Amino acid sequence: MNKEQLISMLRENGHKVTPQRIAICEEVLSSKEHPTAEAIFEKVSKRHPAISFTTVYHTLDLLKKLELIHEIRFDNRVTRYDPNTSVHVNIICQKCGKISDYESDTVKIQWNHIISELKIQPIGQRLDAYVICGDCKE
Amino acid sequence: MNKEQLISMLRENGHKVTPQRIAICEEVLSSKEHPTAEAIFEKVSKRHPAISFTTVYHTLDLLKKLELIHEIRFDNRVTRYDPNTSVHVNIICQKCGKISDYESDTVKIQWNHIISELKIQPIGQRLDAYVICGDCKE
DNA sequence: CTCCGTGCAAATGGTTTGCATCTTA
DNA sequence: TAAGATGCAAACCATTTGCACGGAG
Repeated sequence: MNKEQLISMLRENGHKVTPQRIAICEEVLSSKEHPTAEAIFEKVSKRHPAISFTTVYHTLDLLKKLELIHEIRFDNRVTRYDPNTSVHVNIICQKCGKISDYESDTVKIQWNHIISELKIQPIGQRLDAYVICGDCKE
Repeated sequence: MNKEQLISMLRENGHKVTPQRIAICEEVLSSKEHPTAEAIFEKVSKRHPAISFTTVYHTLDLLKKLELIHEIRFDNRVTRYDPNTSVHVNIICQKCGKISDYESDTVKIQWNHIISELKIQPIGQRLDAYVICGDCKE
């Protein structure tokens, strides 16, 4: 996505175009390093010395809503502890946050295909599928 | 792992056996729900009302060192942002937090098998594989 | 001119640390 | 009795929120 496409997308969705916003979007959208908010802040600061973390976080929220980026972290920043290695899919409702597990031979077999292609031996995994659950669809 | 094995393992590694420690270990080692520290605290509190979060965290650290549990979270509690919104596997080092993407037709095909069995149409997904990367193994 | 965006400052909340007291071995 | 464990309170720190000012449309 180039600068013009980005600006169009923002305008179409009713968002204003500011220099900070453009700088942050360009930085994160072109990155291949899964940057942290701090890394983005550092990079963008060079051209916009007065920029704030608040704006970085607000802009990242915007990009999430436009589905241009994914946030990589666990639910509410808490750590989880895993005593078993069984493979399952977490089916997570994006509205109410309810999580149900789905475990089956198919899941294990398909996941094994993937990791054998990857040529790695993971010490754990997490498979999430995001949905809107039946209750929330109404 | 039963209670006797747990106690032996603790003693062999020079750790003392206390009621709180046993209760926390039993709780997390028997759990199938990837519990948070808070969930463990709540459960253990019922039998040990005076227990503290500090002890829960200390005991979880101990179990990590004994490699009886894995900690599931990203890089030192920071959030990372990923502009790659297509189906891919995040390969995440549990020591240094480095993340690399793996994207291939196999990944897409196997994941499609899984979600067609699930009979859901997810609005998004996340596939993580946790590893210790080459640099950190040394 | 109006509304949205920006950014300072303060709040939030999961996790960690300092330290005094208590327990295990 | 000594080394280690516990738990209160305070610190830590990435992220979020309240709010007043400023710039885009």
